[in-house]
Amino acid sequence: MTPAAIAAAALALGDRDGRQAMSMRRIAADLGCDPMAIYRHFPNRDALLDAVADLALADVDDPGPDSGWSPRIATILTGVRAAALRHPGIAAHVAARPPLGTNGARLGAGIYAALAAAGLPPAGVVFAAQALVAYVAAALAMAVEAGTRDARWHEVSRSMDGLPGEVMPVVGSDEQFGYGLRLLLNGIAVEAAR
Amino acid sequence: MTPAAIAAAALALGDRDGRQAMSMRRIAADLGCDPMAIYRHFPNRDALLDAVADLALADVDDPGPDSGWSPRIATILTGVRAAALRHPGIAAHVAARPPLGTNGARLGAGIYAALAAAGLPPAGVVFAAQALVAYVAAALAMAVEAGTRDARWHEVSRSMDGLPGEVMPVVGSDEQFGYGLRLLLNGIAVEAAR
DNA sequence: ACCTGAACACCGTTCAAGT
DNA sequence: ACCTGAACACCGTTCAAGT
Repeated sequence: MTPAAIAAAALALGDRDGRQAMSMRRIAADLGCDPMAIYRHFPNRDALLDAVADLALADVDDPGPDSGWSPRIATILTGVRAAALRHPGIAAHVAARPPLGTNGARLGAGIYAALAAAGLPPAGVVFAAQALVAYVAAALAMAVEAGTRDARWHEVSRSMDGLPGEVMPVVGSDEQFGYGLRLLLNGIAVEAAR
Repeated sequence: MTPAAIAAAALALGDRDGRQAMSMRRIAADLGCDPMAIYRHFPNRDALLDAVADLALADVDDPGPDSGWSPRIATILTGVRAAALRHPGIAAHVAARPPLGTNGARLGAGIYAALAAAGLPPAGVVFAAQALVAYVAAALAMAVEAGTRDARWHEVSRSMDGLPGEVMPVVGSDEQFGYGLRLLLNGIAVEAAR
């Protein structure tokens, strides 16, 4: 029983039974051990979920510098969102707490490098990276709760006199995600050109 | 005992005792009533917190169309963030579930109008508005948990060979928020000009 | 019919008691 | 010294029992 084995079992459990299965008690029951046994390998629940989240990002690819800074960022962040959504047990945690373990740091390094390649100064790299991560986190949270939130947004749209009319806002959709990401990448290009 | 009175009392309680005071049991204790009494006015906890969140946005101002679309959006969203941070009990809920009550709809209408004035087509207005709301939500969540997350980000920065070096990323700061908002507004301007 | 509060089905984590 | 599981201090919500 190692930290990695616990995290892998928890990830599989979450894939099977969803996010409400990710309690210390249910993970322990799945492992066939006492809940307290987990605390010998992780200081608390958040630390365990951080490890599970980082595991979920293992197969996200960084295309590297050859693909150009903007497609590189788009590929990484689209990959993070897709990977999180492939693992329903941990997606909400990825959204609430961007993983900064081994894989998170690897992908973060790719984003930093791409932003530097775009021409941003060091402070801009840090700010832009955090803005990108913030946006992905929120878009992911919306995708996780999609359906629930649709109705509320729909009402707001309807309350706007005349404006979008028949436009159906699909909160958390792939299209919605891509649009916002493009806005940020456009904005970064403007910032870098100054 | 009306829904509005319950929401106002809960907001005041949260201002005083923080977010962990926002449980049905503690709100009821503060009101001097049985926890179940609240359920006669709200179907569940989320509905109550939605009402509290909307109350917290009551004094956020929409400068209206005369100020130009970009400053108008910046003023509204900066105001939403500031208002949420002024109410520590409910800020996390605003971040997790953008309020779409009376005040949320009023401010949402301002954003929609501003985006239409910028020249976006109806579908673009809806997408851009959701991207803006997503960004504010995530930036707000980071501000709420500021301090906790700083250390992790700092480590990531340090792990990037050579890059930012002495740049200290302050997660959730006003400056960080403003930078990301500017990226989005820049991106919207690019999109509208197409 | 209305309303209360006991009870249900959980939590994360502490800590004392056992080995 | 190590490890377990009972216990603590909570949750949101249901529901039966009282008025």
